[in-house]
Amino acid sequence: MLTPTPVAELPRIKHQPPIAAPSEKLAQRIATSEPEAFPPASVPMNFGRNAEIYAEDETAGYVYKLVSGVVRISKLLPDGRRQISAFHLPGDMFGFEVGDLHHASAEAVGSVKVIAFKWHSLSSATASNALVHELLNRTMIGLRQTQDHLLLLGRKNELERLAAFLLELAERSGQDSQDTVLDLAMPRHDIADYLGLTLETVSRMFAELKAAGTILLESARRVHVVDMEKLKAIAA
Amino acid sequence: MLTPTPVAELPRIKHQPPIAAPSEKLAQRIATSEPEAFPPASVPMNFGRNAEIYAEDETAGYVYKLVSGVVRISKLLPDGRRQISAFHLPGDMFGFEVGDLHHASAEAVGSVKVIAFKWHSLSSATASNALVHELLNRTMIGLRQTQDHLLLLGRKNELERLAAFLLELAERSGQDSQDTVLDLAMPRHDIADYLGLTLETVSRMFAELKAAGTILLESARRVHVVDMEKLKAIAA
DNA sequence: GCGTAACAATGACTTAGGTCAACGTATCTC
DNA sequence: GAGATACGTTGACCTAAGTCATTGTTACGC
Repeated sequence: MLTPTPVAELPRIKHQPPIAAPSEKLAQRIATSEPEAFPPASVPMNFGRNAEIYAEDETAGYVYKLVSGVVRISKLLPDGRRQISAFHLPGDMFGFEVGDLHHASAEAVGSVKVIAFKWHSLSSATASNALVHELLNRTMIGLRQTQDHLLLLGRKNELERLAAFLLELAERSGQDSQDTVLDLAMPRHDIADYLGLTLETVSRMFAELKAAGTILLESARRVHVVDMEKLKAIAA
Repeated sequence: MLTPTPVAELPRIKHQPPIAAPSEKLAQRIATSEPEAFPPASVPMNFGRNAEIYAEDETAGYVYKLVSGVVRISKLLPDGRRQISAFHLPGDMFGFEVGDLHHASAEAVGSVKVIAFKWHSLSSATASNALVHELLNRTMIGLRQTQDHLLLLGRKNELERLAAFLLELAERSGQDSQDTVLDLAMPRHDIADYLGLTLETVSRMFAELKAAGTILLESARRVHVVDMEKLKAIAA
């Protein structure tokens, strides 16, 4: 296993704009780390808050397995409107594409550790049968989640959206029972761009869930789910 | 190759409710057609307008290749709100799932011909390497399209949505050049449920595109794209 | 060819959610 | 510990899109 690349963990940039793009790119990092001595080349890497892991339309050459932290996948419209299509949690894999370009960008929400695997696309017979099976499975799960999210964006109202989001986090973190405490890794703005809302609306819906006795806000980032059944009922 | 099952092409039901569900199911149809004499069992089937090909939460045992017609994939909320996640055109495959249940329903928009393939899930080593590659590729393409659709539903306005929809149809039907004529297989209500709008809003946006000289409505279902560049510009 | 039913267009009005703005709070740097 | 900066909350107001209602259009079955 290689040493973590020093480039990452960004030089202590504290207050980067929401959508950062310093863009010292992956290819360079890997190039400087070691020659092609590893067939299923794997390189551990670190990223600081808001650091870009890859950009939309950038050449895709690696798949990533998330070790720790949270990663957001997003697309931008020319005028800056942003849609986050997924938040990835530890254990998730991301970054494989059907063509040779990334069609969305990936950024670290907070501090992130990943392992990058070299990826000769699907065309090459690189991939073992087992690996392809694994990827197919993960891709199908991702597709199902994304389709569920379409229903949320197309047909659910503001309150249902936030409830569904909290429920999703609870389920993915393993505990969707009473008295679950959720630590939100992301700011309101990211939640809004995931749910197709504005950050003000997200804030108001947090207040509404709190007022209804469904959740308790121990702090802005720490949510205590007091009534999981009610949350599920709201999420529709 | 087997004879088309007679059950389908529904008994001339003309004015079925939008979301039909007569529900004489696939399993029966296949069971009556022939024993398990074919390893990659393939069965041609026909469906009439609004006929259900499979339902949400139904056991998934087949993948379908669309021969002719248009198929809509959709999910419903308990109160009836509906989101269409995709329209499938001839050549598309659909119906493969990660678990053993369909997580969305598939219905024929108009008359539809498909070929159904028996599908022992991924778990069994049934699948040849080539088939799995093929499925992975198609699934990844589907995921990318679905992520693009998230951006549309989460961040685009009514006019941009309709423009993007027409553009998508134009591109998928091969001609995204000037003077393309599109034959819409689906009613306004389906377009609305695909775009996260109401049918009235869809109708108004058609009128707006017409008034702007971007399209011509030869009839409600026949759209002549007069200014493809303008359409692309609007679609954002 | 007439009647019926699905589909579509359009106007009047309402509202969910966005915009704009002010204020509050936590955290980091020096 | 003062200032700066990001993050969050809340209120007043506005508008994009939905709702409700009416009327027009098309196509099929008898």
